[in-house]
Amino acid sequence: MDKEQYLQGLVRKLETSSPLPFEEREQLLRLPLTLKRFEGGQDIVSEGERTKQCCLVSEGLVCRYKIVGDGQRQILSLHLPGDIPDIHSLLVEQMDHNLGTLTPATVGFIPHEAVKSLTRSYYRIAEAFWRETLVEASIYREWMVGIGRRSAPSRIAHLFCEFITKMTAIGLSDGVTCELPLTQSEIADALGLSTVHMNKKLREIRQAGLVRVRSSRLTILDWNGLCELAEFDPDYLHLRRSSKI
Amino acid sequence: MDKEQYLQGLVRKLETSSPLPFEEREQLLRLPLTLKRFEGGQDIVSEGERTKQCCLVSEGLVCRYKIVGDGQRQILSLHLPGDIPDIHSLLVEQMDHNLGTLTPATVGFIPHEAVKSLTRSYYRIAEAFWRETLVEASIYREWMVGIGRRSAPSRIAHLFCEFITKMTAIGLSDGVTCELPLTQSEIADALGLSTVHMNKKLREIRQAGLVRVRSSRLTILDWNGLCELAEFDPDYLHLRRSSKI
DNA sequence: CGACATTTTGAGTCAGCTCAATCAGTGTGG
DNA sequence: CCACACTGATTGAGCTGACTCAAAATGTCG
Repeated sequence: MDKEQYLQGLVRKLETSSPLPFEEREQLLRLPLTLKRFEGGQDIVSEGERTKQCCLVSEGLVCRYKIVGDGQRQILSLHLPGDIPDIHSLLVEQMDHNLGTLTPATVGFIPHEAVKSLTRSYYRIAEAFWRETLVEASIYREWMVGIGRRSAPSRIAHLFCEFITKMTAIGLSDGVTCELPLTQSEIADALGLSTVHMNKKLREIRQAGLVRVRSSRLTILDWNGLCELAEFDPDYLHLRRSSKI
Repeated sequence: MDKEQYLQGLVRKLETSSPLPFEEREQLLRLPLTLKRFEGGQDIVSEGERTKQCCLVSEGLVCRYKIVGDGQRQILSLHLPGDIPDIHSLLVEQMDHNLGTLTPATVGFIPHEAVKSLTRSYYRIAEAFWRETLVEASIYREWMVGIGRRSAPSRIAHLFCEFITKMTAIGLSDGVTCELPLTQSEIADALGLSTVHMNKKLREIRQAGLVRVRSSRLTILDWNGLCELAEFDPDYLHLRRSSKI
């Protein structure tokens, strides 16, 4: 409904590094946005597609994923409101992965020309979008380290730390508790684990008194302990200093 | 020595998607470049640093990596001549990982202002650099899928497929054989495996007649078999069509 | 109250790990 | 030319973290 509000989320994100001039912010807020509602578990864009628009997550939780030959899924990233997870489609012809919803979600579609016209007219806007994609790459690197070199409990803790930090940064958490609308299967697919193993290790983390996870809600009981287990250092998220918990 | 030749490699890469106008290409070829020679196994830039220049790999093999708490290393990407692996330092203040050489290497340093001045003056150059970082992100995603969801033999095969494809794209391989100046330890660190297991599975791949690996040289004996084992589909590299093997 | 998705638990298996040698290649100094 | 040192590759012997399969328990929601 309130398109400008959704674009505000985008602008806030783009201004993480430095504020934009009034005119450029206004131009962004005036981007054409076609809202569409999705169920949970639906694909927004599929591997192989060539799109002419990009999508702004407005409400809900969205993820990238790939399916390998034997049917296993790897979730590659999570996207919260304010993200444009397929901004890369501006410059790279073809989707090499899928983009889907994890919860019911509202997604706003913005034509490529509209964005391209802004990035070509205002280098600050181009740099802000570019920077966002660089931060995303930085998150990929951190996930790769986790999947490649950390134990299951450490990975789980790391996901919790990252998730609540990002939720806090966009005002959807107080830093202690937040919605966590992910099934254990989905978390496992993001961490490169099996669901069963994920469940067992999560129980240990719970029993160690680090977090409470109940009916789609995550509550941090021992932030320091969780960070230590996760080896979590939020630098890789490249947030504004004040956004850290 | 031949700075312009090194910059040619960069230009060729930037023109993967579409050729640049004469003037813009000339500007790129005139970028100031300070060459520096490194031994193998040296750090070029370290985690936490804030740099005022970015580095163009000119000769040799360079990698990104992180070290986790217990001392294990995860190699995050490999960079061949023509790459600017820390172009992100233009827009993201702080290095969140290390950049180091795997072989003796020549690296050219370019001041940030010089690059920024070009990207701000010519949107095509900005988009070409941006696109390169997007392709890199795409490679991260593919590696993440491998580490998270593929077996050790499949991951090893995938690395071979990717490496020779990239070497071929820059003219350092005929598509059948190329230098592979990586120790088994280093390959293991890139794939999230232990050195010992890597060695054993590599032997199986060799014995299956898929590749020959001897004294820093990789030779493909059965490209189709290797691709099948790896589930390798070069789309994620977003190369020019003609560059594919 | 069902019907369905999700979580939890147990049991057994296995891919990948660690530890510990050994072997091979390369370079160095005498 | 040989002894020695060093790095990297290879092999064997357990060990274990994570996996699969199967079933039961618990939520969730129309």
